[in-house]
Amino acid sequence: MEQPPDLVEPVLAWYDVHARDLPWRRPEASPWSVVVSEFMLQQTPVARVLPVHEAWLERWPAPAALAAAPTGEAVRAWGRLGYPRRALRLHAAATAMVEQHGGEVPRDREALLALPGVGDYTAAAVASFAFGQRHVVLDTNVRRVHTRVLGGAEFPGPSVTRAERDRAAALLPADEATAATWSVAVMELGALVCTAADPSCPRCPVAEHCAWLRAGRPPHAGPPRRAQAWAGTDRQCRGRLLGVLRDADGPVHRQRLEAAWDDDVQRERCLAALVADGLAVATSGATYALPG
DNA sequence: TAGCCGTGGAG
DNA sequence: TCTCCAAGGCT
Repeated sequence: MEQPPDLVEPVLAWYDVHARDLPWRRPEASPWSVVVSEFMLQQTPVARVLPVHEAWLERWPAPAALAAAPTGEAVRAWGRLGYPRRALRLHAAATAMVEQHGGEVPRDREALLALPGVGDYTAAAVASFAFGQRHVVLDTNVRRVHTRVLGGAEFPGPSVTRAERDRAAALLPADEATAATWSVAVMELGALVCTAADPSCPRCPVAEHCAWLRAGRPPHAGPPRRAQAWAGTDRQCRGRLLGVLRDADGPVHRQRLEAAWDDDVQRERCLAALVADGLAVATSGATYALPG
């Protein structure tokens, strides 16, 4: 498979002009700053991550600082970013960096992959964006751009396929630093131009090469992507309960939690799950709190 | 692997 | 109002 020579240059040129000035992208940003940003950005929009990321870096400027803090403080400082287990995983990752990597963010992709909360995407992203390495970085933005420009379809399938990964690898520039910039540039293109709901093809630097646009932007043909139920789910219940603990200074009485959710069975199930997950602890027979 | 895990802004 | 979904990971 040969590299189509016309994609890299236009995308890099576009990125040079339109890239957002994000804290974790600045030259002085530490690898730790990149790690914190990648955890927070997992399924959470940039706009909501920005203030929390800044607060975290101020409070915990290095892995050792976070590792020394109680996990409950990490959960509290996570605020309303969602998926609070990410805060626990980031704390655990910081601990692993202290215990196994001298307090530094490991540079090796395999070592990154071994950290809690770091999967294939995050390992490649940190290795690329913090250390300038050459890796296939496949997130939802990149997958969407590749699917449209090269695949001619509106949306990628539910999971990454081997063919998709091979295609991404074939597109990756040979030079290490160029590859790293290419990866972040394609992500940015997906985030700002080739968006899911409202792509603005007139502003796209590779519109003339886009198979999907050329085909008349045909709508998604595959199985409908199942909408995630929300009202009345355990997720909503857990969020409600954890919100009570997060917004309290100290332990809260059961009554406060009971007032937050009507269904007794579901509330008790979720409370037990939060404790099992390490997001909450029973501080007495009748009180709960974030873990100390 | 499919289901689960939060939250709130945008259209 | 309601649906969609935003730089995933884990089991």
